[in-house]
Amino acid sequence: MTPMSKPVVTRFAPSPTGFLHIGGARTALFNWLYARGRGGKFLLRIEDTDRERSTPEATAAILQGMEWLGLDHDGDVISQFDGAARHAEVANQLLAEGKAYKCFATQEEIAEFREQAKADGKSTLYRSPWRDVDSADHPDAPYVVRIKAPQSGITTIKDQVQGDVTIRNDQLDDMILLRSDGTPVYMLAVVVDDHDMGVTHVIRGDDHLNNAARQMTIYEAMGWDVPVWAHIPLIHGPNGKKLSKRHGALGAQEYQSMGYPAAGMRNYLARLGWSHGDDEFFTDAQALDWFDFDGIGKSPARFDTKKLENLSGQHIAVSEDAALQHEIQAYLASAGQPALNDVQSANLEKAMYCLKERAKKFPDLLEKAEFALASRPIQPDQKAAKALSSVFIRILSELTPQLQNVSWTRDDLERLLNSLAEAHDTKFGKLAGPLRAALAGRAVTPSVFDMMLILGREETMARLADTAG
RNA sequence: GGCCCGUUCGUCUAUCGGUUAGGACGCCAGGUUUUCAACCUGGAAAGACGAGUUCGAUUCUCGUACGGGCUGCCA
Repeated sequence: MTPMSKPVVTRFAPSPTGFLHIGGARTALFNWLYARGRGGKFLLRIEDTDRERSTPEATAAILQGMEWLGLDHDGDVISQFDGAARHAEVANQLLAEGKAYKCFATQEEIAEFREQAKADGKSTLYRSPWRDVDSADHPDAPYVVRIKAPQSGITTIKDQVQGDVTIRNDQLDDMILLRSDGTPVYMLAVVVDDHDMGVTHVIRGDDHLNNAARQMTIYEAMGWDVPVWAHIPLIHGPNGKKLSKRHGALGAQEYQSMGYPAAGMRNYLARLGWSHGDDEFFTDAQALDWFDFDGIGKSPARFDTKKLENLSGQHIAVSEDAALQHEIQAYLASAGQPALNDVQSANLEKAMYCLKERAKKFPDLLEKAEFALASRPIQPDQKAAKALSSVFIRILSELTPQLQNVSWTRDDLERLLNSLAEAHDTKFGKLAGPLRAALAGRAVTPSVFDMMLILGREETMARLADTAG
């Protein structure tokens, strides 16, 4: 790429037949990173030419997933189906120029041929007998339009990830451009749309690698510039198999419902199949700056929840409190849980500093935030109740009046608790459990001093009094 | 079946002919500790296999095995 080359335009082109799964999300992310990192455009096109399987619900789910991940696109969402007339126009132009032809073979004939070829152990590549038939000899019957693919020579896909991939042209079939009902097929539509949209770099799953060779015949027939190809390896499930719904592939949004922050998800997804030296944890700005084709690996990667959690926790720790608040509310909504009310939000905000560094996901954070979210009287859960034996309750009730006059600082509170422990010939560590239980009703919380500081003198004393009965 | 692609610790990866094959997550042991998380120290853990090229291969070539993809009037 020279500085003079035209601006980068990438696109993400999912078909709306289901949710945005993790592999698609990563493809979208790579396209987004490549374009945005270079001041280019990132477009979104919905490949809805298959009317049978495309649904508006799926489109909505994809859009929502993109939004959650923060992958904003330029311009309107483009519907591939809307361009059907233009696609047909191109096919007809090719037909007029003799670069495509009408094929009258029926689907039954072709199916029969394939079955036979398979039985004979021969290539199932279909060669239409109509390729060179004069139009005067055409029957009055339904037909499909096929492109005249080259039958000799080679086609080389100069791929930025896979390197040069060469395919013998005699392996290429005369693919269908227009169905017998006149509607365009995907293979034609992608090429026309990518050209018309000015897409300069096609970054997509390597399941399209072979298709690229076939699509190149259309580019050549039309005399169009071929885009830069980058076919990235697919993501596999934990079992090493292709990601599928059956193998637990989840929609991007389910990760939101599980409480992962979008920034952590982006970091993890970017790191899956792409690397920049030994960098593991990075910001969007860094990813944007670093992302390039030479860092993309050639082999498929497996999804690893543990690593996602680790990265997720690191991102939560460095996030701004206000941003975390917003994301947590969105998480609750996506998980179908009640939103935090104003009081809870305010308390959460006060407690955020000591919560965000010890949570991997939002549910962990909220669990530890329970002391700030709950209101009196605190109901201890089973584990907390166990810590509240009568002997400790007695010590706590002894503590309560002493809290009245102590200065409400961490140092003084620590001093007070330590001397109280000493007076009972024990260590502060022994007191922490019951105190925690009384203040939070939970066994897992931030430091008891942080809780006391956040709760304040009055509330702390009230909760201890409640516990002492 | 045909064609295409891939193969480094359990997982994600670094290495662009010469390294005790590095890092991260996870795991194990120990430490710290106020629960959880975090943190500190240490540890186990990898070049699929077989040839070839080379003074020297994880790295280049070929073959085998295994995995994946495509082979639709799906995208």
